[in-house]
Amino acid sequence: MSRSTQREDHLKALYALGGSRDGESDWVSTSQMATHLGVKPPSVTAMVQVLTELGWAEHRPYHGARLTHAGKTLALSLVRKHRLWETFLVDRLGFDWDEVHDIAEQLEHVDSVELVERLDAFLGHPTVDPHGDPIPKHDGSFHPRHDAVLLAQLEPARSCTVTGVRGGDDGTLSALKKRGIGLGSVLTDEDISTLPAAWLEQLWVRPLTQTESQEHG
Amino acid sequence: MSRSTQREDHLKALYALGGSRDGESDWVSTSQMATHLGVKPPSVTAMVQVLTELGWAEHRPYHGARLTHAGKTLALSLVRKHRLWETFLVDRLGFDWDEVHDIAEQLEHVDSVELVERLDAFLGHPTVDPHGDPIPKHDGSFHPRHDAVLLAQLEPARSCTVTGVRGGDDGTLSALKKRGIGLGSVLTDEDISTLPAAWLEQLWVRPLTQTESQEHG
DNA sequence: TGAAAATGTTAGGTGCGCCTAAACCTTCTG
DNA sequence: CAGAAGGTTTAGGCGCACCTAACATTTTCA
Repeated sequence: MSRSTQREDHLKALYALGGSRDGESDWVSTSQMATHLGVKPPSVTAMVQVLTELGWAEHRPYHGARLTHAGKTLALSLVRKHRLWETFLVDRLGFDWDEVHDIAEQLEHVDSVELVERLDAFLGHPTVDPHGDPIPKHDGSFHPRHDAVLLAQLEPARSCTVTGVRGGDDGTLSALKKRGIGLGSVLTDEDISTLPAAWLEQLWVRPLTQTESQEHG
Repeated sequence: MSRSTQREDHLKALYALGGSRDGESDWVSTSQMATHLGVKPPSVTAMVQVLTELGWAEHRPYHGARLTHAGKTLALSLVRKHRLWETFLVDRLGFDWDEVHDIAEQLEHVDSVELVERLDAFLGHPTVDPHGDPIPKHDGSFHPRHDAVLLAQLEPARSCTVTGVRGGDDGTLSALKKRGIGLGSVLTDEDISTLPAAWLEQLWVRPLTQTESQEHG
């Protein structure tokens, strides 16, 4: 792998853990990042210092790190690549949505702007990836996730349809698949009561309208 | 990049320089490999020793190295990946044939057997890549380059059509493109006499039949 | 055929990302 | 409000792929 792969992974971790608020990212602790990346805290400290020198992160010793504006832009371009590749793997190569994360992880480090833009065009400029996550555009802007709420925030006794999965580690994804849940699946309030509690914070859903509910009654 | 990328690059160099004869590969000198890979000879010596320990190459100190059977199988799978990706980049993403080498170089190191096989199917099990080079099958066997000879070996005063480019560094490829030569281009004997001599050993061609020659008269 | 030229290998050192162990802050609690 | 607990950083090392410089072998040709 190119020398910059590690930098990119740390940048992505910072983005993933620091929240994607519209304003500034949250501070992220060294050990959070270490766990996320599967390395030990001292390695993260060292890498964060490199990112700081590059102007991509700021570091308050003993408190944490967060992305600068430049860092966030870069992280978004990585997220974009990752999600475009996942879309390719699922839509064109026929992989299941729980199989693609590791492969996309490798593909996203391929360095070629031209490649990303051509891939995007080839896929028809998709706006969401196979997990329902929005794909950042070239300039870093998002198609926001409209109407969607986390399942935990859904008002009681309301049916809904699944529009995305947060985080999306392969374990959760294959568990979802085993229960027949995918993008577009309809969940009644009875269905919902049988789900593991952890999923309430992981599933993005859109409440069904009255009409839609009756169709699936 | 994964830790094995360098190993893979050395393996490929050994394959590329050691000839692809059906029997055994030729011995390749350390400095040849070093030049090919853009590193210094001592680095190659060290890497060749690693490959030897892995059972992929044999090394006669001061004389050179060559692939074992196992090493050749592995090298072929890398060549397969490289050529499938080049095919994807040109046929599906619309790159020109002289732009794809570097990108394919990165893509070929992505580690997933499933990915290669699905890509192969997606592309319709192609037998040659955009440069006209044959794509090894999963088991390492080739679709041989039938009827083709190097331009240098073509009998005099014979027209021909271009079926492949040997080596295929981007310099030669873009020079070819500038002269309007690509796969399927027809060359008359007058055309041929104006070509740089170096190309005589690089272009694979198929002699035209009497009938075909008249069409292009 | 035997020395000079060319090529290959060994020795020793560098940068990078990772580790463990030890020193260091911050925070929590009695 | 001190001292213990917990997370963070610094110190010191390791493996890997690379380098240069020095040494060894093979090849070339007077």
